[in-house]
Amino acid sequence: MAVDFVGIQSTDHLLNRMFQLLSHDLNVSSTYTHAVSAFKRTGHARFRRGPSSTTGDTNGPSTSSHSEGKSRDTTSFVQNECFSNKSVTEITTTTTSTSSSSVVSSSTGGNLDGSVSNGKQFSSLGIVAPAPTFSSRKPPLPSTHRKRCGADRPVASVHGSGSGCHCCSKRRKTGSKREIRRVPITGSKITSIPADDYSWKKYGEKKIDGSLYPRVYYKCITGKGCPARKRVELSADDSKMLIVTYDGEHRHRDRHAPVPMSLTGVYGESK
DNA sequence: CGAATTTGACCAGCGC
DNA sequence: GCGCTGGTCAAATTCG
Repeated sequence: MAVDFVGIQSTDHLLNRMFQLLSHDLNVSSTYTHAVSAFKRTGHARFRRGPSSTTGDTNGPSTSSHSEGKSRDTTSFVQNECFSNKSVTEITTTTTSTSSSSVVSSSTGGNLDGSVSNGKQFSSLGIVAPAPTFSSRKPPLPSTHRKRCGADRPVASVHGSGSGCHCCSKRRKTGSKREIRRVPITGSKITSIPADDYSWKKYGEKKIDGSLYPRVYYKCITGKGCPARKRVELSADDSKMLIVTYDGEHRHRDRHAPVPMSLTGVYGESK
Protein backbone atom coordinates (compact mmCIF):
# COMPACT_ATOMS: atom_id res chain seq x y z
CA MET A 1 0.00 0.00 0.00
CA ALA A 2 1.55 3.12 -1.09
CA VAL A 3 0.90 6.10 1.00
CA ASP A 4 1.18 9.46 -0.40
CA PHE A 5 2.55 11.83 2.12
CA VAL A 6 2.90 14.70 -0.14
CA GLY A 7 1.62 17.75 1.45
CA ILE A 8 2.23 16.69 4.95
CA GLN A 9 3.85 19.59 6.56
CA SER A 10 3.94 18.90 10.20
CA THR A 11 4.08 16.13 12.64
CA ASP A 12 0.50 16.58 13.68
CA HIS A 13 -0.55 16.63 10.16
CA LEU A 14 1.35 13.52 9.54
CA LEU A 15 -0.13 11.78 12.51
CA ASN A 16 -3.56 12.77 11.51
CA ARG A 17 -2.99 11.55 8.07
CA MET A 18 -1.74 8.25 9.30
CA PHE A 19 -4.63 8.04 11.63
CA GLN A 20 -7.06 8.46 8.81
CA LEU A 21 -5.43 5.85 6.74
CA LEU A 22 -5.12 3.39 9.48
CA SER A 23 -8.53 3.88 10.87
CA HIS A 24 -9.75 2.65 7.60
CA ASP A 25 -7.79 -0.44 7.83
CA LEU A 26 -7.93 -1.34 11.40
CA ASN A 27 -10.87 0.37 12.85
CA VAL A 28 -8.83 1.41 15.77
CA SER A 29 -9.77 4.97 16.03
CA SER A 30 -10.34 5.26 19.69
CA THR A 31 -7.43 3.19 20.61
CA TYR A 32 -5.22 4.97 18.27
CA THR A 33 -6.27 8.26 19.63
CA HIS A 34 -5.43 7.00 23.01
CA ALA A 35 -2.14 5.79 21.80
CA VAL A 36 -1.30 9.02 20.19
CA SER A 37 -2.07 10.82 23.36
CA ALA A 38 0.14 8.53 25.26
CA PHE A 39 2.74 8.90 22.65
CA LYS A 40 2.76 12.56 23.05
CA ARG A 41 2.75 12.61 26.77
CA THR A 42 4.48 9.71 28.24
CA GLY A 43 7.27 7.29 28.01
CA HIS A 44 10.93 7.68 28.07
CA ALA A 45 12.70 9.48 25.40
CA ARG A 46 9.79 9.52 23.11
CA PHE A 47 10.91 12.76 21.76
CA ARG A 48 14.33 13.97 21.64
CA ARG A 49 15.42 17.43 21.94
CA GLY A 50 16.99 18.91 18.98
CA PRO A 51 20.48 20.11 19.04
CA SER A 52 21.01 22.92 21.40
CA SER A 53 21.48 25.16 18.47
CA THR A 54 17.95 24.55 17.36
CA THR A 55 16.33 27.09 19.46
CA GLY A 56 12.81 26.97 18.36
CA ASP A 57 13.36 24.48 15.74
CA THR A 58 9.82 24.45 14.61
CA ASN A 59 10.73 23.50 11.19
CA GLY A 60 10.74 20.01 12.35
CA PRO A 61 13.00 17.60 10.91
CA SER A 62 15.62 19.47 9.40
CA THR A 63 15.20 17.96 6.17
CA SER A 64 18.75 17.97 6.02
CA SER A 65 20.41 15.27 7.32
CA HIS A 66 18.37 13.20 9.17
CA SER A 67 18.03 10.14 7.38
CA GLU A 68 19.11 10.80 4.07
CA GLY A 69 21.20 8.06 2.90
CA LYS A 70 20.19 5.74 5.53
CA SER A 71 16.58 6.44 5.90
CA ARG A 72 15.92 2.82 6.16
CA ASP A 73 16.97 2.70 9.68
CA THR A 74 14.76 2.95 12.61
CA THR A 75 11.58 4.80 12.57
CA SER A 76 9.52 5.54 15.54
CA PHE A 77 5.92 4.83 15.54
CA VAL A 78 2.86 4.67 17.62
CA GLN A 79 1.24 1.76 19.11
CA ASN A 80 -2.40 1.45 18.69
CA GLU A 81 -3.54 -1.78 20.07
CA CYS A 82 -2.71 -4.13 22.72
CA PHE A 83 -2.80 -7.80 22.65
CA SER A 84 -4.96 -10.35 24.12
CA ASN A 85 -4.08 -13.72 25.44
CA LYS A 86 -7.01 -15.11 23.68
CA SER A 87 -6.78 -16.90 20.48
CA VAL A 88 -3.18 -16.69 19.99
CA THR A 89 -2.32 -18.51 16.92
CA GLU A 90 0.90 -20.11 17.60
CA ILE A 91 2.97 -21.09 14.73
CA THR A 92 5.89 -23.06 15.75
CA THR A 93 8.76 -23.88 13.59
CA THR A 94 12.23 -24.87 14.16
CA THR A 95 13.70 -23.53 11.11
CA THR A 96 16.90 -22.75 9.55
CA SER A 97 15.97 -19.78 7.62
CA THR A 98 14.33 -16.50 8.04
CA SER A 99 11.14 -16.99 6.29
CA SER A 100 8.10 -17.84 8.16
CA SER A 101 5.77 -20.07 6.42
CA SER A 102 4.48 -22.19 9.09
CA VAL A 103 2.07 -24.44 10.70
CA VAL A 104 -0.34 -23.69 13.41
CA SER A 105 0.47 -25.81 16.31
CA SER A 106 -1.47 -24.63 19.23
CA SER A 107 -2.90 -21.80 21.08
CA THR A 108 -1.74 -21.40 24.54
CA GLY A 109 -2.64 -18.23 25.82
CA GLY A 110 0.82 -17.39 25.52
CA ASN A 111 1.31 -13.88 25.37
CA LEU A 112 3.28 -12.41 23.00
CA ASP A 113 5.18 -9.67 23.84
CA GLY A 114 5.74 -6.62 25.56
CA SER A 115 5.93 -8.48 28.64
CA VAL A 116 8.50 -6.31 30.05
CA SER A 117 7.22 -3.03 30.86
CA ASN A 118 3.64 -2.39 31.28
CA GLY A 119 3.13 -1.48 27.80
CA LYS A 120 5.57 1.26 27.76
CA GLN A 121 7.77 -0.96 25.89
CA PHE A 122 5.11 -1.51 23.37
CA SER A 123 4.91 2.02 22.51
CA SER A 124 6.72 0.99 19.54
CA LEU A 125 4.79 -1.81 18.22
CA GLY A 126 1.79 -1.31 16.20
CA ILE A 127 0.68 1.24 13.83
CA VAL A 128 3.35 3.12 12.22
CA ALA A 129 3.27 6.77 12.61
CA PRO A 130 6.35 8.06 11.07
CA ALA A 131 8.27 9.64 13.68
CA PRO A 132 8.36 13.17 14.59
CA THR A 133 11.91 13.46 13.74
CA PHE A 134 12.79 16.53 15.54
CA SER A 135 16.46 16.54 15.54
CA SER A 136 19.39 15.29 13.77
CA ARG A 137 20.51 13.61 16.91
CA LYS A 138 23.98 12.79 17.80
CA PRO A 139 26.83 13.28 15.48
CA PRO A 140 28.58 10.33 13.96
CA LEU A 141 30.68 8.44 16.35
CA PRO A 142 34.33 8.21 15.80
CA SER A 143 35.18 5.06 14.07
CA THR A 144 37.22 3.99 16.99
CA HIS A 145 34.25 4.15 19.19
CA ARG A 146 32.62 1.10 17.81
CA LYS A 147 33.66 -2.34 18.63
CA ARG A 148 35.03 -4.09 15.68
CA CYS A 149 34.80 -7.61 14.69
CA GLY A 150 38.26 -8.91 15.12
CA ALA A 151 40.74 -10.35 17.46
CA ASP A 152 40.49 -7.47 19.81
CA ARG A 153 36.78 -7.55 19.76
CA PRO A 154 35.20 -8.27 23.05
CA VAL A 155 33.19 -11.38 23.20
CA ALA A 156 29.52 -10.81 23.25
CA SER A 157 29.32 -9.63 26.73
CA VAL A 158 26.01 -7.99 26.39
CA HIS A 159 24.50 -10.72 24.41
CA GLY A 160 25.76 -13.13 26.85
CA SER A 161 25.55 -15.80 24.30
CA GLY A 162 29.13 -16.40 24.98
CA SER A 163 29.79 -17.41 21.48
CA GLY A 164 31.72 -15.05 19.38
CA CYS A 165 31.58 -11.37 19.15
CA HIS A 166 28.37 -9.44 19.06
CA CYS A 167 28.18 -9.12 15.37
CA CYS A 168 29.42 -12.49 14.36
CA SER A 169 26.51 -14.13 16.00
CA LYS A 170 23.86 -11.74 15.03
CA ARG A 171 23.06 -12.65 11.52
CA ARG A 172 20.73 -15.23 10.18
CA LYS A 173 21.80 -18.11 12.17
CA THR A 174 21.02 -21.33 10.54
CA GLY A 175 20.03 -24.21 12.59
CA SER A 176 19.10 -22.16 15.55
CA LYS A 177 15.83 -22.81 17.16
CA ARG A 178 13.14 -20.54 15.97
CA GLU A 179 9.54 -20.30 16.85
CA ILE A 180 7.09 -18.11 15.07
CA ARG A 181 3.76 -17.11 16.44
CA ARG A 182 1.04 -15.20 14.82
CA VAL A 183 -0.92 -13.23 17.28
CA PRO A 184 -4.02 -11.23 16.56
CA ILE A 185 -4.22 -7.68 17.62
CA THR A 186 -7.37 -7.60 19.58
CA GLY A 187 -6.84 -5.56 22.61
CA SER A 188 -8.41 -2.32 23.42
CA LYS A 189 -5.99 -0.64 25.73
CA ILE A 190 -2.38 -0.16 25.15
CA THR A 191 -1.64 -0.52 28.79
CA SER A 192 -3.08 -3.97 29.11
CA ILE A 193 -0.37 -5.85 27.46
CA PRO A 194 -0.19 -9.37 28.71
CA ALA A 195 2.92 -10.57 30.33
CA ASP A 196 5.06 -13.08 28.64
CA ASP A 197 6.60 -16.08 30.20
CA TYR A 198 9.85 -14.27 30.23
CA SER A 199 11.10 -10.81 30.71
CA TRP A 200 12.35 -9.01 27.69
CA LYS A 201 14.27 -5.92 27.04
CA LYS A 202 13.85 -4.02 23.90
CA TYR A 203 17.16 -3.36 22.29
CA GLY A 204 16.32 -2.20 18.87
CA GLU A 205 13.80 -1.32 16.29
CA LYS A 206 14.15 -1.38 12.60
CA LYS A 207 12.17 -0.40 9.62
CA ILE A 208 12.14 -3.44 7.46
CA ASP A 209 12.34 -3.07 3.80
CA GLY A 210 9.07 -3.90 2.15
CA SER A 211 7.14 -3.64 5.34
CA LEU A 212 5.10 -0.74 6.49
CA TYR A 213 5.84 -1.52 10.04
CA PRO A 214 9.04 -1.54 11.94
CA ARG A 215 10.31 -4.66 13.56
CA VAL A 216 11.08 -4.50 17.23
CA TYR A 217 13.81 -6.54 18.79
CA TYR A 218 13.86 -7.90 22.30
CA LYS A 219 16.32 -9.92 24.25
CA CYS A 220 15.52 -12.12 27.17
CA ILE A 221 16.55 -10.75 30.51
CA THR A 222 14.94 -13.40 32.59
CA GLY A 223 18.18 -15.14 33.00
CA LYS A 224 21.56 -13.63 32.88
CA GLY A 225 23.28 -14.39 29.66
CA CYS A 226 20.25 -15.91 28.08
CA PRO A 227 20.69 -15.77 24.31
CA ALA A 228 17.01 -15.90 23.56
CA ARG A 229 15.68 -13.15 21.36
CA LYS A 230 12.42 -12.25 19.88
CA ARG A 231 11.22 -10.00 17.14
CA VAL A 232 7.82 -8.52 16.87
CA GLU A 233 6.30 -7.05 13.78
CA LEU A 234 2.97 -6.60 12.18
CA SER A 235 2.10 -9.11 9.59
CA ALA A 236 2.51 -7.80 6.11
CA ASP A 237 -0.48 -9.64 4.82
CA ASP A 238 -2.75 -8.99 7.71
CA SER A 239 -2.36 -5.80 9.59
CA LYS A 240 -4.37 -7.21 12.42
CA MET A 241 -1.90 -9.89 13.12
CA LEU A 242 1.41 -9.71 14.77
CA ILE A 243 4.26 -11.97 14.02
CA VAL A 244 6.38 -12.82 16.97
CA THR A 245 9.53 -14.70 16.21
CA TYR A 246 11.46 -16.30 19.01
CA ASP A 247 15.07 -17.02 18.34
CA GLY A 248 17.39 -19.12 20.36
CA GLU A 249 16.80 -21.12 23.44
CA HIS A 250 16.47 -19.84 26.93
CA ARG A 251 19.32 -20.65 29.20
CA HIS A 252 17.87 -20.38 32.56
CA ARG A 253 15.65 -22.37 34.75
CA ASP A 254 13.03 -19.88 35.68
CA ARG A 255 10.53 -18.79 33.20
CA HIS A 256 9.68 -15.68 35.04
CA ALA A 257 12.10 -13.01 35.76
CA PRO A 258 13.31 -12.87 39.31
CA VAL A 259 12.33 -9.30 39.43
CA PRO A 260 9.07 -7.52 39.92
CA MET A 261 7.36 -6.70 36.71
CA SER A 262 7.63 -3.13 37.64
CA LEU A 263 11.32 -3.44 37.44
CA THR A 264 11.46 -4.89 34.08
CA GLY A 265 13.84 -3.88 31.50
CA VAL A 266 17.50 -3.60 31.90
CA TYR A 267 18.42 -5.71 34.81
CA GLY A 268 22.00 -6.38 35.41
CA GLU A 269 23.09 -5.12 32.10
CA SER A 270 25.95 -2.86 32.51
CA LYS A 271 27.17 -0.26 30.20
C1' DC B 1 19.93 8.90 39.87
C1' DG B 2 18.55 4.76 37.91
C1' DA B 3 15.61 2.65 34.67
C1' DA B 4 13.49 2.43 30.25
C1' DT B 5 13.21 3.77 25.61
C1' DT B 6 14.53 5.76 21.22
C1' DT B 7 17.17 5.77 17.32
C1' DG B 8 21.49 6.78 14.42
C1' DA B 9 25.41 4.26 13.38
C1' DC B 10 27.87 0.23 12.64
C1' DC B 11 28.81 -4.22 10.69
C1' DA B 12 28.54 -8.61 8.44
C1' DG B 13 25.61 -11.88 5.79
C1' DC B 14 23.53 -12.42 1.60
C1' DG B 15 22.02 -11.74 -3.18
C1' DC B 16 23.10 -10.15 -7.57
C1' DG C 1 33.13 -7.70 -5.55
C1' DC C 2 29.75 -4.63 -4.29
C1' DG C 3 25.64 -2.89 -2.45
C1' DC C 4 21.75 -3.73 0.29
C1' DT C 5 19.67 -4.85 4.44
C1' DG C 6 18.79 -7.06 8.95
C1' DG C 7 20.48 -7.27 13.52
C1' DT C 8 22.81 -5.02 17.20
C1' DC C 9 25.09 -1.49 19.97
C1' DA C 10 25.12 2.30 22.78
C1' DA C 11 24.65 7.38 23.40
C1' DA C 12 21.04 10.37 24.24
C1' DT C 13 16.95 11.34 26.36
C1' DT C 14 13.15 11.33 29.51
C1' DC C 15 10.52 10.01 33.48
C1' DG C 16 9.62 8.31 38.19
